[in-house]
Amino acid sequence: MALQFFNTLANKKEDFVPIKEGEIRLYTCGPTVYNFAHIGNFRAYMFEDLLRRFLKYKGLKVTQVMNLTDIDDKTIKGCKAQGVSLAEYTQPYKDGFFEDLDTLKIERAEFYPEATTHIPEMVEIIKKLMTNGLAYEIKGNYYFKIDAFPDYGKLARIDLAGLKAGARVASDEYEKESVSDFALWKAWTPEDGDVFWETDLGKGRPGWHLECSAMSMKYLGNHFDMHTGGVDNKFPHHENEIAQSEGASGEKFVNYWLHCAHLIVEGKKMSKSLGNFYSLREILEKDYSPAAIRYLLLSTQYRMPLNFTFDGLDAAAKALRRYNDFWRNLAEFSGAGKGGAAGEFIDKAAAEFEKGLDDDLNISYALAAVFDFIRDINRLRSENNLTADERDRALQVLEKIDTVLGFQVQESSLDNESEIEDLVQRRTEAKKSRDFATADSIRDQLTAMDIVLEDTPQGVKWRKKV
RNA sequence: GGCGGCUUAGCCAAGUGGUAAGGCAGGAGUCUGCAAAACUCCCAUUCCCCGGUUCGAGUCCGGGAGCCGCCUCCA
Repeated sequence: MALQFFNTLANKKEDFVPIKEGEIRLYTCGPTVYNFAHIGNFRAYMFEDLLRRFLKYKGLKVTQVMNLTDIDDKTIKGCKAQGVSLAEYTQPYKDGFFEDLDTLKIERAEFYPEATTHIPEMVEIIKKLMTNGLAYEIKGNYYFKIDAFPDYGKLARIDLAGLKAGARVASDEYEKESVSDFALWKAWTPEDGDVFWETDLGKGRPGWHLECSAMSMKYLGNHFDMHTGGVDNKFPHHENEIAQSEGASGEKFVNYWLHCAHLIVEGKKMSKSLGNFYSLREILEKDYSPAAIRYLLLSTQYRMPLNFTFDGLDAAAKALRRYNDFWRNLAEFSGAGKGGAAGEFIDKAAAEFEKGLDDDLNISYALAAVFDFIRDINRLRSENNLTADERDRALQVLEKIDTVLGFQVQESSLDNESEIEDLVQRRTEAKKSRDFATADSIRDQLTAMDIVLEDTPQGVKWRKKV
């Protein structure tokens, strides 16, 4: 089956055809660095990670851009409150964002442009819009003239007439020609303090939406393949981006728009007042593993609302353990028996995994294929019907699948390894002399150290509890 | 109020009009000194509710309920 995505622009699933064969240019909306990102944000970044990894799995060369919004109302407010410069205020959150990406094993994009270092590019777009009759200036503020852009509303399917009829018109709106027009550039006001740029447009700062147009076109060209973000960005943010970009360049902006649904927590909307608003850091402090968080955020198809629960995290950790135990047990299996049955399961796993993700990243289907594979191969292993060659082929498929999932948990080396080895050895000796009381007490001791033992035909194995 | 999305077992979650994937939890076995891991079997006559279309509906249509999102500076 061909790779398909649900394109918001078309409002249906479409075959994915890249502009340039074998390559994809992708823009993913990034964080506003006024705080540490919360798990709802990471739902979106995780979806984009799955997208990126699967596109690479399919053999496409990916060029991904993710913006860092380091100038907006929230960052200005934040730096003023702390009495520091804008750059000083945002830097810890930029650093924190990249730390969090690493924690969740989210692959790095090719470019992370910052809004504050792309002001000239934004100014250029406004100048072009002025030239094209799509923007106007009032008292140093520049606005996009929506009436002059007939395509406005094509992404979000917004009926402008209806909007205007029902629009809440604030008292200060007299300044704009139309209430629907949005700001491209905001003239400096005293509230902005020392946050401003002196440009050909005057002294001020860019509006909400402009950075994404400027930075995407700079790194990906006027017309590129795909743009993603949360559903909340569909309107007005992405709609405005289209208007600005196409209005300035005269070319189609983006072919495929993908929007991921929101995350809810314990069945409720995540909000500070409900006390269920979590940053990634807060969840890690509760001793949940990054891998479990990754699994949970990844395991629901991106267009479905995701219910993030702590029970779900526990279940995710167990599913992940099964996945990793399978991998380790298979790698350690010496290969035995007739063989011959595994090939079918291996081929099926690879095909079904890809089939699921080809269908608009249906991760649930893909994961079902993976767990079917685990059970099928485990059965052959327990029946001694798996040759060394078949084992190696199964491992290869698993490795390929894990380039997309990123579920493999690397066992970190322990500093008390020799102590553990010593205890394991003493237990083995106690077992040999059938002194099970001693053997069991040593096992209890190891359990208390978070070490799990497995007695196998190949001898005793131990591992750190995940 | 307008527009859009969602509602499937105890929990999470797939599902192309043809008879309910997968994970977690739970129950019974096999293996084991006992465990652990693994394997086998069981675990939704039923898919929010009410109508309709159809030989056949979780899937299509109409109505209703609940939850979630968006509705343009600013709040």
